[in-house]
Amino acid sequence: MREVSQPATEAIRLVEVLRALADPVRLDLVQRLDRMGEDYCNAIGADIDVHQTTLSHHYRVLREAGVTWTKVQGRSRLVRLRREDLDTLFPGLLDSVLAAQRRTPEP
Amino acid sequence: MREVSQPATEAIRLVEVLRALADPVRLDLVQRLDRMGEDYCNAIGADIDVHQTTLSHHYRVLREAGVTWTKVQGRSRLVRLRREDLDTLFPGLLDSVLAAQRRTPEP
DNA sequence: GGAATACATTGACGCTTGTCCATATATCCA
DNA sequence: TGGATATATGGACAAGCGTCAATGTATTCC
Repeated sequence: MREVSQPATEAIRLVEVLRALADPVRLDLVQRLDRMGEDYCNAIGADIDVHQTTLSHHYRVLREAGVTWTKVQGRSRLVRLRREDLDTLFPGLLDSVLAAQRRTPEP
Repeated sequence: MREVSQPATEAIRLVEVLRALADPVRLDLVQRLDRMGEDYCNAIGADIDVHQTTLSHHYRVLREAGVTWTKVQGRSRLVRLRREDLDTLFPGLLDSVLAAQRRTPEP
């Protein structure tokens, strides 16, 4: 697969973004992406205790909801948060979620 | 049923709140609750096109996630957003969600 | 007391989700 | 070319969700 399907900015829906964020593993991934900036799937989810294919599934959910942007780079995928798009469409949402999660870490 | 089960402030989890918000009907209800303040279930969801029992289910999800507070008043339920709790635990989250939804209304 | 009101609960349904396993695809490297 | 690397896809499964219909429960009013 050479191209990855990710929604245009105008096609990003609030409900889908919330649904994408409403999962502990994906919330964790988003937190890591925020801290690490653009990075490879492999590096980001290295020590998360789920199967590789499950992580791949979660990456897809985040991407298709418009939370992340994925660029194919050789045999890897560079993933980053769509900060600009999200901040434009839903100002303060991502920041408040990230801050909230930092303040109340999951067990 | 005389008492309604709703989580203590410390028991409110971000993931559960996000999950509760990640549904168009519930997002609509939250928006209405924000505009109308405390009100009866009946008044809030009057013109939403779902069955009464379905609305009741959505009210439960919101309540159990800690998004709303319900007080039994006679044969009615007074429902309101747990603004103070949510703003303390997750500053800016509710406001950004409400603002985002106002800016990008669902069809 | 009995009817009406305002919700909640239960059960059923079709659909979606998170997870894993096995396998596939694409790229890089020796 | 052929193996190793990085990630995706498809299938399977149990669990959960949103919805409705029927019924239950608690309260108010006549």
